[in-house]
Amino acid sequence: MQNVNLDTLFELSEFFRIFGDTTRIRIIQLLMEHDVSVNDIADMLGLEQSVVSHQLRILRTANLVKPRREGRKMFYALDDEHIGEIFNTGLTHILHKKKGK
Amino acid sequence: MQNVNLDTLFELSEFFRIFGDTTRIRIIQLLMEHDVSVNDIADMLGLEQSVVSHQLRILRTANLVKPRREGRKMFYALDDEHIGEIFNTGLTHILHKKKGK
DNA sequence: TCGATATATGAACACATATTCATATTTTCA
DNA sequence: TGAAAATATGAATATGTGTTCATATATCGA
Repeated sequence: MQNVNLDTLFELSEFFRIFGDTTRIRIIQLLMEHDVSVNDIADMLGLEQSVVSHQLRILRTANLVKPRREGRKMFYALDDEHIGEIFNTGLTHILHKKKGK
Repeated sequence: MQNVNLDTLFELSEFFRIFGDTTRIRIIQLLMEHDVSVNDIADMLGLEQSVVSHQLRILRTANLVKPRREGRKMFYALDDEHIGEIFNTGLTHILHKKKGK
């Protein structure tokens, strides 16, 4: 097994916590396709711009997404391939469970 | 991409939320090795029995663990291999990030 | 520079949730 | 059956967190 101390387990739970919100997981799924600007995220998900900005800050702080300025727009993208990979691993589990019923 | 509607995304976030707590992730890690009884979990993690029972209920309700009675002891085990897989995928990400610093 | 557009931020509020403490429930064994 | 051991549960409390609303900041074009 890999080296896991209490500190690492805490970070791990913090990391998973970020995925544990509907708004954030919807944003993550959207960004799996391609970069999207803040207002476009809000429009596509039917959310207020403020909600999106607040959640993007949480995602940014956790290094799950990274911003890129283009004129007065801000485009957000997933930070690395791991994010989508974890999303898909979880999704596979969910769909597998659903099938089982 | 796989079929994902709003409902599935909600379930997915709920699923990840379970991993998003230090106590629960510690229990999960413990159960990755082998089944453990409630009091043993409490002892090994230095937690109160009540805390462990409460969190086990959450894990049980979310189908992440399953109980097995043996005498007056209850042994808990991970529900399927996916749980450990997701744990490891997340852990790999964390350790990778740490290395990068 | 001024107005418009795009995004970020702060405070307030409502709600969810983890822990604690006390106690109930279940099972075993004498 | 009654006591002890193992686990579960409920209420209370404190803390965390997502959304809302208002407003600040930043950038571009006229």
